[in-house]
Amino acid sequence: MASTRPIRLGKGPLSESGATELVPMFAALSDPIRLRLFDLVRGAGDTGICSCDLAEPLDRSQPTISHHLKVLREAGLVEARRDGTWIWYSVAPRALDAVSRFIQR
Amino acid sequence: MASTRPIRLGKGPLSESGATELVPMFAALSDPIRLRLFDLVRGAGDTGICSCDLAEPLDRSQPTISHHLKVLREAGLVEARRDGTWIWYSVAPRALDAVSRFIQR
DNA sequence: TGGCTACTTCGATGATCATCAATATACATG
DNA sequence: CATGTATATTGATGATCATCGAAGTAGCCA
Repeated sequence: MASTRPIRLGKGPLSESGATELVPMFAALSDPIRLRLFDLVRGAGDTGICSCDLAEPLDRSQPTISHHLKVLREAGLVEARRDGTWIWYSVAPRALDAVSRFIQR
Repeated sequence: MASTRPIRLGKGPLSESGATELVPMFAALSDPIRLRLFDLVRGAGDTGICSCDLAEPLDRSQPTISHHLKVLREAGLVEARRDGTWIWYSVAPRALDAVSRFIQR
């Protein structure tokens, strides 16, 4: 049986759209490799960092890094910019805004 | 081959301890049910909310809710307080501090 | 065009996860 | 103690995921 104690709802339930934006973002950061990956990209600043500089420090194969970068991209956390043969990754402009709003909710 | 462009590291790599604290937290929030679950618990304030009031709005079985609450508890996001037969869940004191620090890094 | 390099996609595999039904535990009450 | 209620754990199953090697794509240069 449900409790009879009245439930005080602070701000109403999380909106559907808010959740669908947040879940992929949290999922993207919930893998240790991706978390370090994002942190490396963020540490590189506006210049960005080349994918080829990421595989070695994370001790994963190049396809694996590529896969994780795709997840981060699709979550809206990082951006890719092609420069000839290389692709430079940098943090998306308002990458963590949704997370920030969720925390301060 | 790795790029020859110098890499500017902003704040150094994410510490091992920081990552091991963050990953379970992000993982806990990366499931749509758990995200709404956490939001419901947070909305209930200091009083907390009874587990029995959570299964119905989330349309999941009681064992499933119990499982998810355990994940949230082990991530340090929520706390459980027993009151007789019932168990009241509330947000852990400094639940999202680690996430907050990570964002402002 | 041909070869080289950076990166992505494909296919397969072992691991983890979400879910539920069944069962177990904890507490209250009679 | 016996029964009922609230919650947790177990066991099983289908789904998703991380990973790698192999193969494919895209851009540069001679």
